[in-house]
Order: sequence, then C-alpha cells, then structure tokens
Amino acid sequence: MPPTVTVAPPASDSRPGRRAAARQRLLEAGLALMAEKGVQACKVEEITAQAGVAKGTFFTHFASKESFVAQLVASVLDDLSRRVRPLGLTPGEPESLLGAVGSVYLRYFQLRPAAAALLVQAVGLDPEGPAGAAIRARLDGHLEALAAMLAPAAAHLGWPADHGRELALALVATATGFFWYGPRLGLTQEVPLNLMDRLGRMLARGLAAREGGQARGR
Amino acid sequence: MPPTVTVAPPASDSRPGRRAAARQRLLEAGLALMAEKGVQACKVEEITAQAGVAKGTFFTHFASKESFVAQLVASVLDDLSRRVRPLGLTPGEPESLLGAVGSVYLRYFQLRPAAAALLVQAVGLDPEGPAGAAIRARLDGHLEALAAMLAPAAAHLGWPADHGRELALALVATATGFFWYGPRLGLTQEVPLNLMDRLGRMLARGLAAREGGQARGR
Amino acid sequence: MPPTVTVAPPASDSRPGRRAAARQRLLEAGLALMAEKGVQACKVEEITAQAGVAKGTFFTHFASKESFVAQLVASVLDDLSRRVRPLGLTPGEPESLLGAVGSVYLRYFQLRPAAAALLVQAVGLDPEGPAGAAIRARLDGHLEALAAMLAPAAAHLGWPADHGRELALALVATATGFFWYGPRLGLTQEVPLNLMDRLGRMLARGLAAREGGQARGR
Amino acid sequence: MPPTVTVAPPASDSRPGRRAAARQRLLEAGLALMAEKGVQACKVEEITAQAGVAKGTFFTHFASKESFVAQLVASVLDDLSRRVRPLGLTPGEPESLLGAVGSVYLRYFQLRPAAAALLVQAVGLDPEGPAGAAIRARLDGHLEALAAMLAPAAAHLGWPADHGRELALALVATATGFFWYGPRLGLTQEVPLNLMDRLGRMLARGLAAREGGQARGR
DNA sequence: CATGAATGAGTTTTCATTCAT
DNA sequence: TATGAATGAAAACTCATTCAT
Repeated sequence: MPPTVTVAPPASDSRPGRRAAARQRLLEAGLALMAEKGVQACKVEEITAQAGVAKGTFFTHFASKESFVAQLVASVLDDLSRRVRPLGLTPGEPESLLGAVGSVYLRYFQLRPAAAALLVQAVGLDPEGPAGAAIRARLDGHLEALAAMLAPAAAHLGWPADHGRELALALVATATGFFWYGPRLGLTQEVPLNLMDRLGRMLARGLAAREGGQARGR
Repeated sequence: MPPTVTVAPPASDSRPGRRAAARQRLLEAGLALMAEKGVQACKVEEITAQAGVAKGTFFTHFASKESFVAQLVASVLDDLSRRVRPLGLTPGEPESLLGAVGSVYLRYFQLRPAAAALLVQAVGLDPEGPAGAAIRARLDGHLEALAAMLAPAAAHLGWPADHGRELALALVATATGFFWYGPRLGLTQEVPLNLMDRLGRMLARGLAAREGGQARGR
Repeated sequence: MPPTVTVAPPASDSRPGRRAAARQRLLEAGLALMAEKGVQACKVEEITAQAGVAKGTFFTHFASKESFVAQLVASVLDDLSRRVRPLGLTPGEPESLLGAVGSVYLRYFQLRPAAAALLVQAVGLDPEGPAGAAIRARLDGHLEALAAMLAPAAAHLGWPADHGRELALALVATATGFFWYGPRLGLTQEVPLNLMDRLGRMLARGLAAREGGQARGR
Repeated sequence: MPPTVTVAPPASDSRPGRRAAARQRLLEAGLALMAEKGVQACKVEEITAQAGVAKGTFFTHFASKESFVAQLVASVLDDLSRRVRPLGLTPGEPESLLGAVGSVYLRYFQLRPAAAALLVQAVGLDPEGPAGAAIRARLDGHLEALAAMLAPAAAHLGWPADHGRELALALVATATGFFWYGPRLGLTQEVPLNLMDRLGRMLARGLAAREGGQARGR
C-alpha cells in the first residue's frame, strides 16, 4: 500500500504532464503540511514552497484554499471507498463483514495519519462557505454508502436499521480519532492491529458486564 | 448534571465575586462559540460580546487567546477527572471497571458535545507556542492518569501493561470523535447509550470472527 | 467658502472628539488623494499615512474602501445640495433660476476640483457591489432633486417636462467634466466664471444658427 | 455610421491579414469591455477571450495594458479628428462653425458611448507611467488642434484668443460627460440632438439673464 | 480594573506580464 | 508567432493584542 492518496499520473515530461505532476505535488504537500500544522495554520505559501511552485500557481489549480481542502477530502474518501467497496460486493458471511470493514478503516488511517488529521479538521470548517458545505456533503455521502454496505451485517446482528449511519459514523470516528490524537500525544503508530482487535473485545466484554446495570437504568 | 463545565462560584456581588463571574461567563461563552464555529474562527470579540464584557477585559483574565483555550481544556479535563476518579478509588470488580469508565466518558461528551469539539480541536493547535505545548501536556497527563486507573482492569483482561495509554486513548478518541463528527453530519445526539453498548459488542464479535485471519496475517 | 467638504466637528481633545477628527482627516485625505491619483490607484495605506493613523484604523471607521468612497460621494452631494436648495426655495424669476443654479455648480467644482474628480470616477465603479449601487442611487437621487428644482425654469423655457433629468444631468456633467479634464490637461482652474457665461451664450448662438439644419434633419 | 472606431482592414486571409484582424478584434473588444466594466476592472484575459485569442497574444500586439489603452485613445481621437477636420477646412460662416463642430462631437459620443467612457477614464490614469503621459499628450494635442480649428469662430464671437483651449475643452467635457454619466444613471441615450440644442440656448439665456449679477459681482 | 479605539503583522487572492513549448 | 501555464508583486482586509483614558 503506497502512502500516496491518489494514483500518480503517468509522470511524463510533456506540458500537461508537468502540470498534472505539479498539481499532485501540491496535494501531497498540502496533505502532509495540513496534517502536521493544522489546516488553518498551514499557509498556502508553505504548500507551494514544499511543492516547488510559485504562490500564484496554487490558484491556477484550485479556486481557493478552502476548495483545495475539499478536493483533498474528496481524494481521501475516494481512495478509501475504492478499498472497502470490494468487501461489500462479495459479502461473505454478514457476521465477519463488520470486522473486515473496520479493519480496512483502521489500517488505512494507521498507515496515513495525515488522512485522519485531514478528515477530523475538515468537518470543523465553516459550513457556510460553498467549499465547507461541499466537504460535509461529501462526508455525509461517504457515511451513507458505508451504512448501506454495512446494512446486511447490521441486520444480522440485530442493529436497528434506522441507525445505520450511527454505526458508520462510529467506525469513522473511532478510526480517525485514534490516529488524530495518537501522533499528537506521543503514541507510536505501531500499535499492532491485533491489539486493537483485543481492545474491541475487551470493551465489549466490559460493556456486557454492565448490561442490566447502568445501560438499562437511568 | 448541569451543562456548566466548572462549578459556579458563590454568586456574590462583591468586587472579586463579580470579576470571577465575568471570568466564568467568558469561559462558558468561549466553550460554546468555539465548539460551534471552530477555535480559530471564533473571534475574541464574539466571546466578550456574548459574555457581556468589553474586548479589553478578556486580556485582563487571560494572557492570550491560546492560553484561554488551554484553561478551557484544563477545566474540561478537571471536570471529567472528578467524575471518573471515584470509579478508580472504589474499584469493584476489575472486569466491570473498563465498561463503567467508558460509559462515563461517552455520557459526558454526549451531554456536552462542545467539550468534545474543544478537545478535538485543541490537540490540533500549533504545539510550538507555550500554550499549545501546555495543552498537549495537559491531555497527556489526563491520559496517563486514565491509564493508571484502568491498569487493574487491563491487567485482569490480559492487556499488555506497556500499552495502557493506547487503551486510554482509544476511550477518549472514540468518545470525543463520535460527538465531534455527529452534530456536524446531522446525526442526532440522542443515540441511547445502550445502542453504543451494543455497538461495542458487535464490533468485538466482528473482529473476533476475523481472528487468525487478516489481523494476524498480511 | 472653505475647501472642506463637511463641517468640522467641535475639534475637542476628548476621546470621541479625537476619533471624529481622525475620521475627518481620513475623508479629507481620501478625497485629495483619490482625485489626484485615481480612486482605484489610491491605496488605503496612502490615505491612512496622510491622515496620520494606522492602516487598521481605516477599517474601524469604514467597512471597506468602496464604502469609504460612497460616504465621500454622499458628503459631496450633501454639501452641494445645501448650497443650491435655497435657490429653489426662494425662486425669484424662473428665467434666471437655471443660470443661478448653473453658476453654483460651476463655482462649486471650480473651487473643489477634487469633488468633481470624485463624482466622475464614482459613477464608473462596479455597480454590482452594494457600495457601487449605493453610489449610483445617491447620484440618481441628487439628479432627481435637481430636476425637480429646475422644473419651473424648464417649464417657463419650454423644456419638455419629461426630460427634466436630462437637463439636470447636463448641468452636472458639464460642471464636473470641465474640472475633471481641466487640471489633467494643464488648464488653469482660474477660468473666470464670466468666461463660462460667455461660453454658454456662444454655444447657444452657434447651435441656434444651425437650427433648421442638421439639428432638425437626420 | 458604423460603430467600429477604426476602419476594418481588407479582410484577407493571408498571414499578416489575420494578425491585423486579431489586433482589430482586440481593440474592439477592449473598447466595449473597458467602457462597460471600467478600464482597471477589465482584465486582459476578458479582452482576449472576447476577441478569440489566447492571453499571451495580447502582449505580442501591445507592450502593456496601459499602452493598449493609449492606442485605443489614439484611435478614438483619430477617428474623431477625421470627422471634424473637413468642417475646419471648408469653414463656411464662422458663426456656425462652433455649432457644427459641437454637433459632430455630441453625435459622435451619442452613437459611441463606449468612446466617451474611454476618454473620461483615460485622463484619470496615473500620468507617471509612459503610457499615461502619452495619453494626456495625445488628448492635449487633440485639444490644441480643436482650439486652432475653432479659432476663427471664437474670434468672430469675441472669445479671448488666449483661452481657445478652454473652449475646446468645454466641448469635449460636455460631450463625453453627458454620455459617461447618462448610461450609468439610467438615462436613455435617445435624447434627440435638437433637445440638446435647446438646452444650449436655455443655458445661455439663463446665464445672460444673470449678467451684471453674480457673474460679475460676488 | 474596565473599556474600546488604535495598531500592524499576517494571509488570501488577483492579475499583468513572462517565457518555454 | 501563438499559446497558456507559471510567476510574484501588490493590495484589501482581519483580528489578536496593546494602552490611554
């Protein structure tokens, strides 16, 4: 799994090739820098410097910084969708679908903490602007699709059908949240996934033990 | 459970009392506004307007906007600690400790999505500045304490002792992540907690089903 | 006739007095600089430098550069209206009204070529923005009032009642046009008004001589 | 009378012919767009788009945007000169010369308000740059020639010989001013010329009536 | 202390102009 | 010569912070 979010174009040396390559470098530099310093704190000039182009070039590729973020989000979500869709198309046993999808999400953001940081920050952008609204709509669509994909598993496990989006959200929030906080609090990203498996089971057992207790009460 | 993060001071009318009340109003207004519009997007003047004081007054209470956020984070974490500490002091059965603590965290942020939004954004602040560093240190300390509190439960369940902080982080990330994304993607906050219990068990079962599969291989 | 466009406030030294004085200096500096270098070419920083305040102060007084121009236009038109209104209220003979009003306009812009330059440029501003639209509406209202005031004279002279605004426009266009081009083409502003009187009569005679010719034909 | 400012070249298809045609289209598009949106607000790219050439091509025809305006001004003034010169060469009666010339100017700008808008804006350009200076010099030369042509009429009418340029300026300022303000303030351009004749006479009579009054006194 | 006016460094965005293809 | 991508200087506007009253 390469750490690049989108497939690199046939890196030619022709005019359109160079332009596409510059665009790609801008997106990569933007993703890395925005994850490191924060979307707002990261200046356009830093991105262009890192990508090796002039400040003005940025705005020949993207209408605004906000729209740049929107495209970044779109590319991350597209990439993610490409990886989980096959699981939904060839479902196998409903029981294992949830775990399989969850693993893909966790692994995806474990390998690309920058993508996690981007998503977490992107939902916080002002939804008044057109780009902010587009970002939320994009995320919402992703959630919708994820919920639809998980529907068979959810049904099998007795999860209420009208709360499918909460299920999808829990997946995304957990996966991105972990790799958003983690690097910032000095946690290694090398947490093996089977540790996370174990965590899931532990949480479940812990919660189960309280069943009939607070979960029902109050 | 009142929605205020810190206990209100004895509502007096003396000079120092009025000052403390203004400070409290500033913190409350800041928490609400920063959660709604984002920490960076929320201007100092908006906070003071909402708190009913002049802009300059803000800086007689807080050294800077960043330090204001740091104090807000501190007050949230203090508040949270006060609520979970009793569980650790009177442990009961180790098996149920994890679930009990998890429930407190989830419920806390369910009732105070603004607190979740604050924490999520606060970790993203530039850690170069003194306030940014203070915030991360504060969060780190909270994690440390949480890990220590969960240690017996973790040991009982076979969780590796040197990964206690990952366990604590997972708790915080899940709880805040859910209530950070949720309101921004149009999800109701009314998800009953027992639904979340169910979710934990489902995820666990799903993950368990894959044990020996992808989690170990690849 | 003082060259200031608006009456100076009681130049006190109190806080509000100082603020009002700064505002006045900004307006005066802006009028002079915009007339000299052009509305667009004149930078906000130049205005504030001339007025002796910081750049940011400009925006505590005016919402934008465009709105600044709008207020400048308003103050010029207000000032102008104050000077011609008495002529309309105490009409005297209709025959002389037109000449009297024309004289006031010519003299006004002769003494304040900056005001002429401002009006000429202001109508050219993009009418899409709110300030641009406000400026045009303001000018339009001035024209309307001027036309109403000239109505008796126009009627007396056989000017069509439904073309009153063309008459008013001709007055404004001639007066501002002369003192817009003049200084820029090296003409002295010292053209005595009776020379302009003579010019008017000559033009009239010239035009009259062609009556029955091209003016009727085509 | 065609609305084009300069005579179209023999529409050939040869290489030099195509280049000349592109240049012509650029000038026409520039005149129209600059009149509509303002000289500064009109972007080079809009002109080239309207003319159907690439942005870079603009600069193979004109050294700069400012020099483009200068050439536009030159072409307008040339065109105008061509139309009034015959009147001066075959003077007819001096008394009617002024009216005849005035009519040509008024009619010219009535039919081409874009030309009026261009001239009005062009004198406002920063005279520091070489193009700005060239524009003013060009206008000045036009004024000079116009004054020379009007000299016999002026002399005949008793107009001071050393104020010939004021006379010429009044003509240009009136004609362009009317068709600069007019369209922007919602006035129809269909004001018949004989209405303007009448206006001239009225103004004259009005001014005459005040002779010995304010014009001499005050 | 509280106030709110003043400050100016900082950031996005625009657009005339250049130049490699 | 035509093209259009790249460039970077410039300019409006923001807003945390300071400070005189």
